[in-house]
Formats: sequence, C-alpha cells, structure tokens
Amino acid sequence: MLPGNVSPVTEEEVAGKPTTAVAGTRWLSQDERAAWLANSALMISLPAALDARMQRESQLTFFEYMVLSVLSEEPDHTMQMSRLAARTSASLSRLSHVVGRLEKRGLLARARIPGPGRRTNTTLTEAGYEVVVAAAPGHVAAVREFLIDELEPHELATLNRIGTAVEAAINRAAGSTSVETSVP
Amino acid sequence: MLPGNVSPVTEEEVAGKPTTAVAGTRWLSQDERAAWLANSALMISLPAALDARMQRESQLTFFEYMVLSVLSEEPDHTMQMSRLAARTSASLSRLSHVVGRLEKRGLLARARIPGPGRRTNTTLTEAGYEVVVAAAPGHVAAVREFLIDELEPHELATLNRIGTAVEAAINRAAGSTSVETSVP
DNA sequence: ACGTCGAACTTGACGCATCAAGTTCTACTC
DNA sequence: GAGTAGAACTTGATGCGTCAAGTTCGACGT
Repeated sequence: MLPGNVSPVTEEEVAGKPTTAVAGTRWLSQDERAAWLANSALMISLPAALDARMQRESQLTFFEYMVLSVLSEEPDHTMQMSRLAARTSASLSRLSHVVGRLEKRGLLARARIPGPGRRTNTTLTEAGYEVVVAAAPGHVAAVREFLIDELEPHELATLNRIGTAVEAAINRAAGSTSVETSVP
Repeated sequence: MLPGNVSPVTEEEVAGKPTTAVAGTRWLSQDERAAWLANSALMISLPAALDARMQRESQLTFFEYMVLSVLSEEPDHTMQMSRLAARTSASLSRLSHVVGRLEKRGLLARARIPGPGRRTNTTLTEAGYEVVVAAAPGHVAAVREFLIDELEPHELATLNRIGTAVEAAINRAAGSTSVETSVP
C-alpha cells in the first residue's frame, strides 16, 4: 500500500467531492486518491519484482528481455532501431545503450541499412534466440503469478483499456514524438 | 503500444485458449497478452512521464516527492525510516540513500529515536514542507492529466482492485518482508 | 556475562537510465 | 551548389537504484 502522495495537506481540506479548489487546484477525491495509491504501488513494485526475478533466472533485465523478445517475433529476427524503440516504449538513446551491451554479449548484431538515410538494423544471433527461448517460460510464469492470474476476465479487459488510454494521454502531452507505432 | 514480450515464438503456436502447453508452459491467450502489453506500456511510460515532469517543475523525483508528501501528511511531519519505507513501497536501502540526499539539500532531518532498538526518525524541515506544498499542484495535475481524468469511475475502482491484488501477490511471493503496512 | 540472533538501518561498488551534445546521413532552399 | 534543417542514431557525464556487506542496537538463551 502507498500513502497520500497527492496533497501536502491533511484530510480536512480535501473534503469529499472530486472538484473544488482551495487555491486553484483540483485535488483528488477519496476514490481517486485510493486508485492512485494502488496504481503507484503497482507501478513501483511490479517492474521491480519482474526485474529481480528475470535477473536471477536469466541474467536479463525486464527491458532487455523485451528487446530480445520483440526481435524474436519478427520473421527474420530483425528490426530497425527506431521501430524497436517505439515498440518497447523506450527512447532511442536508451535502446542504443542496451543494444550495445547485448551486442557485446553476442546476443544480437547491428548493421547499417544500405538505402537512403542513416538507418540501422538489429538482428538476433543464434545465441540470442536461444537465450530468449530459455527465458520465456520463467517470464510468462512471473507475469501470471504477479498479475494475470490475480485478475478476473473483466478486470483484464479494463486493464487493457486503461493502459491504452494512459499511453495515449502521455503521447498527446509529449507533443507526439512522431515515431511509428502501428504494426504494418 | 508494446509488443509481444511474452513468448519467443510466433502466433501459430499460441492458439486461442489461455491454456495448453507446448513444453509445459501456460502461454498467454490473446486477451491476456493484450492486457499485459497495455500494462507494460503503462508501467514503463507513466513513471517516466511523471518523473520527467516533476524533475522539470520541481527538481524532485517522483519518488522524492512521495517521501516528502508522506511526511507532510503526518501531524508532526515525522516518521520512522522503516515505516516510511513500507509506505512508499521502497527498500530500506533505497530510502536511506534518498533521505540522505534530501537531508543534504536541507529538506528533512534525521534523528535517532531514544527508546530501545536502533530506530531513526525522519522529519520535514520548514524548507522541505514549502517544497512539497509548491510541488503538489503540479503533481496532482500530472496525475490527473495522464491517468485519473482519462478513466471512468468504474475503471478507477477496478484499477484500485488490481493494484491491491498485485501488491498482495508480490508480497506473497517475496516470502513476506514482514514490514508494517497498515495505518494505526 | 557472554555469545548469538535478528531487526533497523548505513555504506560502497557497480550498473543502468537520462540528458545533452555530437555524428552521419538525406532533402530542401535560395 | 552551399547552406540549413532534420531524421536517425551514438556517445559521455551524471545520478539514482540495487545488491551485498557492514554497523549498531536489544533480546534471548545458557
């Protein structure tokens, strides 16, 4: 459980309604606050739990696994950097660092794309593919244990909706980074 | 949107049912997979977006804000380290580092608790309180913009349920860290 | 009374993420 | 055709988080 990381004042000022503003701010209502706290705990604890387990079982970060996994699902185990970045919700910079490390470990390889522009392809190596395949069952098990198997079907559906909506709201606020997101 | 960070194989092997196992693993069904992908995006993007904004507007991390905020809601602006750690879903180690930094910045102070055992209290300073108060409106606005205002009431309720359930599942798996979590 | 255990921290080393800046291309402009 | 804009990365410095150890205390056994 998380606390009231919401307003620096004590209960009394917040009252019941989701509206009102003491000094121009719409504070959170009781329900909103509770939902936000629960979500904070989820946001903080879930990635940490998954990271810890993947690290133990496969010497991979949650994010590294995502990268390898996305590549493994392409027919040719290959994807362009910027596209891979969009697919993993990561900045190009972050991806570049991670790919650099994974390349050093021999799990994937980079290659300039001949055409116009400065584009780079990333491809899984044999070793890389074997690592993902080996790590997958543990990953899925963890996802089930911590999240999926805890939820009812309608909760799953709602979670899907929420994730999508939030992602949209963030991209909207970011002024749209204008990267490919849809599957061709 | 996020990709299939789930199974290293292509669609065909996963089929429709949430069950079945090619090699002993219960892979994710279409719906489960979709929900998981949406949740991944949420897990990754939301903290990042909040962190970035708080950093820009208040020179505070999302987590630093949480710490200060929790303290600000205590009547005496004081809380014991281990309790504060539980309230913020953080390890004692992480909290210790963060509190150290915030102390250096003059936003809070530590003091040994006289009684038995090795306990430490953390207290907001005047400056610290002013910082939270100043940062709060921006924080709430961001939370609303990215999450709360995007959701219908029933979605809020479900999110609450999900967060609680996940937190419970993780704590269960962790063999119970045995720290206080309930409010007295 | 002495030693051991465990709880409650603290500290240091190391790794990963972020941000700002640099590079390498094409394309467009005047 | 030189210059500028801009997309697609890459790189380096800095800072936060994690993990493993270390410290400091009381309690409990013998």
